[in-house]
Amino acid sequence: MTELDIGAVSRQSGVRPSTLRYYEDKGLVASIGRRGLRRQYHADVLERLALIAVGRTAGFSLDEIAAMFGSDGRMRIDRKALAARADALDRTILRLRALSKGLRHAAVCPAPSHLECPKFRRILRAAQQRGTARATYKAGKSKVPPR
Amino acid sequence: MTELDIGAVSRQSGVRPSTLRYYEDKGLVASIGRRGLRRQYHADVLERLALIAVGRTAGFSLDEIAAMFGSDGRMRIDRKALAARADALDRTILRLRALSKGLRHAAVCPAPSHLECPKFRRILRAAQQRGTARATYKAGKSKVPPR
DNA sequence: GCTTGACTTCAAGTTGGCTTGAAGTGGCAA
DNA sequence: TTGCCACTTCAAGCCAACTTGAAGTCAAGC
Repeated sequence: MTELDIGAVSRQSGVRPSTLRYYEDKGLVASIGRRGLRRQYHADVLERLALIAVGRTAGFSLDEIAAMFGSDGRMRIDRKALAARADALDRTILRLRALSKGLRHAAVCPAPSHLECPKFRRILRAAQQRGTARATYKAGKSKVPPR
Repeated sequence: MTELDIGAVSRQSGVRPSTLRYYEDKGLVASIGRRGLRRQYHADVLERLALIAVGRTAGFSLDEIAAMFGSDGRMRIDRKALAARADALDRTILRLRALSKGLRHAAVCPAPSHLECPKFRRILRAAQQRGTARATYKAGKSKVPPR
């Protein structure tokens, strides 16, 4: 079975070595040994990293993701939690769509101030609805995540 | 014109006093005076807070939002930036939809491990596509926003 | 006049997810 | 066998967006 050096895993996955070590500390991935000091990984790790990335996109924290991998290393997913997360995702999507519409309108609206535009105000209110989800970006320097 | 005490603003907006002070430090909102030590606000501040909340949902950082308010206090929005953000939002939405589908499928899929399900793997790849946007939640303890 | 309670300031702490820096190690090519 | 360079460990640092804690202030009600 193909055994990968940490450097190879990093190059193939786009995940930095420091991140790989961090994930190992957290129990998200496991190395299968060392060659000298260097961690060696089973090729499966690439798939797991992809899974982790997707989980993060879905809004799961690293701890939550770690909890999804059983002690046997296979996924042991709480189907209810998945459905709940999908529901949350759908709510987020609705809000983001309203927001996207609002931004697009604001970009072309001739009103002197956006607050004076009734359409913008309506969209603003719609986007406001409870459900404190947030979309965040790595774009540029702005982090976000926020709690 | 109605003048609001910081406590009133906090209650009506759901934004904590500490956050209001923080926003004032950052130049996002302005108080119009004090009664004793207490900040007093123009009723307009509620609208501005709503705007800030929406901007955050759209993925703007506080600094970026601050830059959108001209020195006159009115919005001075970069229409190009708005359109770009709407585009980014739309891309995020597409990914989140793929993800939502994937989660829902995983929640009912009978395959012993999700990685063995071709449908799940396909969705996983779709959700993977570049564009490092993230959806984050305040749900429970998990913060996120992160960088 | 005294208490109360909601505010005030300022510095420091929190959170999650990493990255960075210093100092060390070891496989491999020359 | 010497050097290189990519790795190693460990502790500390970073980021945004707030929150918390300590110590102080003040308007209003009793």
